[in-house]
Amino acid sequence: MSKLQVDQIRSFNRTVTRRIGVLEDSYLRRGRPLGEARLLFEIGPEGAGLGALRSRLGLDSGYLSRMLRSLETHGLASVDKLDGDARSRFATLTEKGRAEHAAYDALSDDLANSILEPLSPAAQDRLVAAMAEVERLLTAAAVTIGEEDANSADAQQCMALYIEELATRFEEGFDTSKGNSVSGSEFIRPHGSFLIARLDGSPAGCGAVRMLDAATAEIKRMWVAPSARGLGVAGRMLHKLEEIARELGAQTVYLDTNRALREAQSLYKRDGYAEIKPYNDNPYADHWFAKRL
Amino acid sequence: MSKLQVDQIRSFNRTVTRRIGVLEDSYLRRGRPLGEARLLFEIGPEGAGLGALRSRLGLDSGYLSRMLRSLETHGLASVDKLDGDARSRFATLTEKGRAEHAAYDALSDDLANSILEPLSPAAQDRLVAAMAEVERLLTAAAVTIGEEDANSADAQQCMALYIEELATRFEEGFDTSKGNSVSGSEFIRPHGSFLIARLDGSPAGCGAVRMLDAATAEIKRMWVAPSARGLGVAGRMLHKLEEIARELGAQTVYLDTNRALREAQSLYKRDGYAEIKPYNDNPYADHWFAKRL
DNA sequence: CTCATTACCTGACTTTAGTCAGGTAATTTG
DNA sequence: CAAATTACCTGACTAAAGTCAGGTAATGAG
Repeated sequence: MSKLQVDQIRSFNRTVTRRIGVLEDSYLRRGRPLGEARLLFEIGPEGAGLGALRSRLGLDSGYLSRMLRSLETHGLASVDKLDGDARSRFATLTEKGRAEHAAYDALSDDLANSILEPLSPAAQDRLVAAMAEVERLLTAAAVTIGEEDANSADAQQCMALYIEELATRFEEGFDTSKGNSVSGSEFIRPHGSFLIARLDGSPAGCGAVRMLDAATAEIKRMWVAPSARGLGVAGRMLHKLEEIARELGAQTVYLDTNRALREAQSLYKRDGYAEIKPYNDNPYADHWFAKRL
Repeated sequence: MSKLQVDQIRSFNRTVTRRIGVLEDSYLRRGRPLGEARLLFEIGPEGAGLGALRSRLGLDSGYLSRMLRSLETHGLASVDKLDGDARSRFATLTEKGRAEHAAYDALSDDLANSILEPLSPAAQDRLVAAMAEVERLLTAAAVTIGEEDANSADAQQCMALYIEELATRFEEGFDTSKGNSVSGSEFIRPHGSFLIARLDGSPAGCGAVRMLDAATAEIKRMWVAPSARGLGVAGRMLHKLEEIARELGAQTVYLDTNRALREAQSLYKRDGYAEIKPYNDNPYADHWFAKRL
């Protein structure tokens, strides 16, 4: 992280927030307070629950309530009871509200066009490609990976999704009872550890280590949610797991994998793992790897 | 401008304003209203005139006055008479204010680091490169080119800078009286036209056309400010001038150039101009070009 | 069935941001 | 030198944004 890199990022922040921010402001107000405009946009044609709106926009409950009332009195939205829980309420746009939403949508398009329009087609392509790259990498940078309790609800959810994926991807299917599954307590220090990757708070992947003997660790349950793939999450996860293995006293790390998981195999090889003879009798394993730390 | 491009830009705007905006907010407030924080930052260690602050931050005179008073009462800044014009005043940071500024500066660096830190070195390089590209192209997109009065102060200023540049770049120097200079009135419709490129309001380049005869136009005075080079401004300028020439009835466009202006020559060639025999006796011209519209 | 919790609402605030109509002193212009 | 202009200040506003301390009805836990 050189001074030059940091300066480039700071300069980018200034330029982009200035150029885009100013445009957004002028394009997206439509004579309405920005808060209400955002709320209208966030409700969207499909409607949204109040709780979801509150958390997405980071609003105080009272503030949201008042803004919704304002949208209602302007005939733009209606708030009704949600079937199921009579406490929860659900906001929907009226006909007029949907028209406003469509207008905002069109303005957003205009805004994007106003950025592209002055550029030559080649420059347009370059801008769009660079934007995609920035977006992808900013998202990647927003992924956090931390040690968490292997028995937490989020951990269980990740594991369930992981198993579901194995079941669809393994040619032979996947039966939980047959895999040499390991209980959550094996992934708690000092026996092991469990990592969860999160993007904006929601789980986006997991990974676990446990000690096989005093000098050997095994990595298991490495999984990245489809929405977070291509961001280098698996690589970071693997490094963190190795670091923990080292802390726990391991000098060597083992892991096994199924032949269907090709991207996993190439990750392991890239990271310095070498294929070894089977070190277990996992019926779903086709390849076994080891790496000296 | 395909739907896909527009969608990518909208998605970029959302992601960047969310990720960067939220970070900036939390990093850069330091328990102070954002307006005051920005003002403090904008005054900077060197201080700044109130007029400059007003225009840079787009503030109402009364509002700025009050915010400065607030900074003063918190012991962060002081406002003194500027020597020269006793009406103008100049804001400076106190010791304490400079410390705050340094803290903001450090936080800005932290923010940038917090974005880079989770990424691998290779990804860091890609992010920084993509950010530079986005910034460059967004700046390019913000350049406007429009017809203006060739006798306006800004036009004269551009021309003066243009001539200054010729004087330093031509091996033989440049003497205004010898060049077949053309008065501003030649660049007024229906004889011709004058374009000024602007970035955030300030002139960043110019270009002119005039009719040599009923079917032939000549392009002159093409110049782009050093700060706006590499953004494709010259190309856009050239196209606009050709468009105007067409409107004025031209079927052919002529132009001449000095051998020292190599980037201009390559632009003309790229744009379809072919070298021709001298069509004038401009002592500074080494190459003459023509293009059929 | 009781009590705590949840999901939302209401009223009463405060702070921030921003505008507008004058005012004063210094300076420039004709 | 008078009149206009400039550079800033002051007071009196408004609107938007956000916070806080209670409420109420529905729901869930023991």
